[in-house]
Amino acid sequence: MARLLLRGFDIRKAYLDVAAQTQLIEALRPILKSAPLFRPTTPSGKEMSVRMTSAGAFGWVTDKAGYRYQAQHPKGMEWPAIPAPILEIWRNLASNEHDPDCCLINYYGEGARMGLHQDKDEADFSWPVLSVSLGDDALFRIGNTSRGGKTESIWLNSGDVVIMGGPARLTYHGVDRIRFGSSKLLPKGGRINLTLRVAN
DNA sequence: AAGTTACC
DNA sequence: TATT
Repeated sequence: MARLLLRGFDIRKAYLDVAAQTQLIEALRPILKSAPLFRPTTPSGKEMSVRMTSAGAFGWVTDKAGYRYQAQHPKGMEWPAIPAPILEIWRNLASNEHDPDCCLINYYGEGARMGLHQDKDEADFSWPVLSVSLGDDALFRIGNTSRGGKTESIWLNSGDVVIMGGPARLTYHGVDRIRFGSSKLLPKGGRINLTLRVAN
């Protein structure tokens, strides 16, 4: 598997071909129908520009009460199961022993961004976070395990799989910009980012 | 504080 | 690893 060295952190990277990307989009269609995208509000009361939903036993949510994983969509229903082709990516690239219990689905429309943050709402940081990029190019930024200091940016393209484990697991990271319309994978444009995690 | 802005 |  390819390796990226960013800010001194060793990050694994793989690529899904266009047929695999298309299969994932097809698998996501019923998920998005039964668990619609919503726009979360942070505890500080600000709306995020990214829209999101989840699949799996747990989904990540935020609202005025805080950040957490919970078993229900904000509208009250259970999250749909993680589709088999998505689980297969985890089993092939992250672990064949322990499946993820959360697939966070983030949709970046035109102008959507995500500020630098750590993924730290999970119970056990020894499992990696696996990210799949689908659709438009995204300028991904990574910093350090604490705020401040230099950062480094790379463009992520459709089909890219990035696995952040080990020392990279708790690095600050975010998305500064989407090159809206740069990919034809999603007819209406934008980027879907899947993040697979062991949340609980 | 997964908001903003942006490496200074 | 947290009533941030």
